[in-house]
Amino acid sequence: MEATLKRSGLEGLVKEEKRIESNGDEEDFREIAKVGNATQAHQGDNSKPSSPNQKDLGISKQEDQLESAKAEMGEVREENERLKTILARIMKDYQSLHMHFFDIVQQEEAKKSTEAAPIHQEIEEPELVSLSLGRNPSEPKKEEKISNSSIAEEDEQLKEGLALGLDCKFEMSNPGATEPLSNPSPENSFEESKEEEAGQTWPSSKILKMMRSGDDDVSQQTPLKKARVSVRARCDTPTMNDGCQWRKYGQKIAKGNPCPRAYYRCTVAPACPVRKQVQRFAEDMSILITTYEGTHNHPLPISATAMASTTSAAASMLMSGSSSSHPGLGASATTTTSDLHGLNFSLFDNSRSRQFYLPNSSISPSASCPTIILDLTTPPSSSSSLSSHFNMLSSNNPPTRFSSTSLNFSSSQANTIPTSWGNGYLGYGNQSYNKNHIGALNLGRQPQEQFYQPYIQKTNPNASQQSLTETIAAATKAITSDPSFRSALAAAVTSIVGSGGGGVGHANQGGGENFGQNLKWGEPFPAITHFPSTPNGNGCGSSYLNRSSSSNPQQGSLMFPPPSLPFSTPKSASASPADNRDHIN
DNA sequence: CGGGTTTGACCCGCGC
DNA sequence: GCGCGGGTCAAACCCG
Repeated sequence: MEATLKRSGLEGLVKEEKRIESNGDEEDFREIAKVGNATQAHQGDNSKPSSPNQKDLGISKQEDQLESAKAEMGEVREENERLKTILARIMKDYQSLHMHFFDIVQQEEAKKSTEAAPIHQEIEEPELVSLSLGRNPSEPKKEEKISNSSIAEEDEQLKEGLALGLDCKFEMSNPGATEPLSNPSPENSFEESKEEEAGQTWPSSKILKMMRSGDDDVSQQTPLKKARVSVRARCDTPTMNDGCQWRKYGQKIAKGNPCPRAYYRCTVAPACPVRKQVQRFAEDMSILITTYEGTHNHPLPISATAMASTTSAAASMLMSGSSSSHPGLGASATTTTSDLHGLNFSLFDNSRSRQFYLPNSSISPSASCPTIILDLTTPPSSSSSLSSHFNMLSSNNPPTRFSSTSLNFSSSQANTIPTSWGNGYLGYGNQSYNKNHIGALNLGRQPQEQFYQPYIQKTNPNASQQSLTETIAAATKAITSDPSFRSALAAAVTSIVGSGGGGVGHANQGGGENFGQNLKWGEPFPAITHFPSTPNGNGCGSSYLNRSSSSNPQQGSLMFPPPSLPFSTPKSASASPADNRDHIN
């Protein structure tokens, strides 16, 4: 009887300890203490019944039992104490490892930025790779050797819930990405241009197909995780010009939307796996929904980098979250809001909501693909202030296998953007971006708006369009370049995905070879490759590319205002190789 | 004539 | 197993 009670108390304690090992939650620690006390309370109760009747019922027998019970209780008590001690030690270890982990991450960041700083040209400098969105497969291995060995152990322990690593597992759909050594990870990179210069030929689509279907276990482990980024924007023209060249390869009437969905393939490089789908929003035909899938495996036109960076950043966020998401987690919606550098960044965990941000599934990302939605339209209610809001809305759409995430870049300006991604946006990849750090993190801060708007409005009749791209660019940089933002973002993502967070930090640290596409959150998107711009007359921003070359005086005047943005971050100011390159070009 | 678009057919995954 | 729907293919067509 008493033994049973004690045993159950112990079992409970052990269970609690396991929970603590996984969560590191102090609350649980208290619970364990309670359990221990309860056990002791039981012990106290058990000692009571010995009094009244013992004379009549054979005292010696009773006393024997009493003694044995007391002895047992003493053992249990000792056991409890020991477990408590262990528990305390685990907690302590957890804390120290936690600290250690961040130290290491920060050191890596610092190292990266110092490595990146001296780079001036498109010389073949492997270290650059680390700064591209997708990282060079070879480079992460170096890091892994450094960080893995030191972190692997703690990662094991921190698997659950820590997940605050700044590295982000980036599992885009690029088939080549499944082959770690051959694919330098694509989005925007200059590493790509280097490789191209070096004469590397991109794998043909057939080879890629074979690679996709054939080899690696890695891709089989995550067979369905094709991150997609869906961008909504008001656009009168058939497609948004995002700077890339696309070829239409199909069109289909999708269910639930009278508007046909068009399928495009990137034609900048023959084997580029990137596709996009374009469809009008059923409920508001003026809204164009463009869904990007995959990552470019070739240098991007300057004008395309803004969009690519943004979508990549968004996708990486999504993947970082979804890769570690826990199916049944999040009993209630949670909101995490950060005001980082003035950027209003909110994370909503709508894991319970059924239909979120995919109304009518007007452009329905396939159920198996995690999709992030960048909403550049303005909800009626939020257009009142100057400040832009950059909201990341994350939800686990029950019908979809993966979470769907929405980035809401809605702003008063975005509201009016009718057309273009790129009108006058030459500066992003060229000079303005570098010099002025347009991707200011103060996306939601009024000073920035005040700073930009007058200029933009003076120089560009389509100021609002420009602000859209700025919004995107700013969001991108916000996502990718600011350490504190990253941390908060990681924390927020972690809060969303809960205990399944091994994916963010751990997956990358340990699995850099997985796809060769791991993303360093902290690294600015280099993305700026001076690929010969081919005017893409079609779509919303027909002059996007032309302007980027500054060939047009008027367009040239569209350059963003001279330096001295008060809100540029040191990191973005110096660490980006793209910046350096652009200074030269 | 070359490159892009259109469009019907086909393939494949998924749900019933 | 079957039907449905999304996605892709490829021949025909269009356009500069």
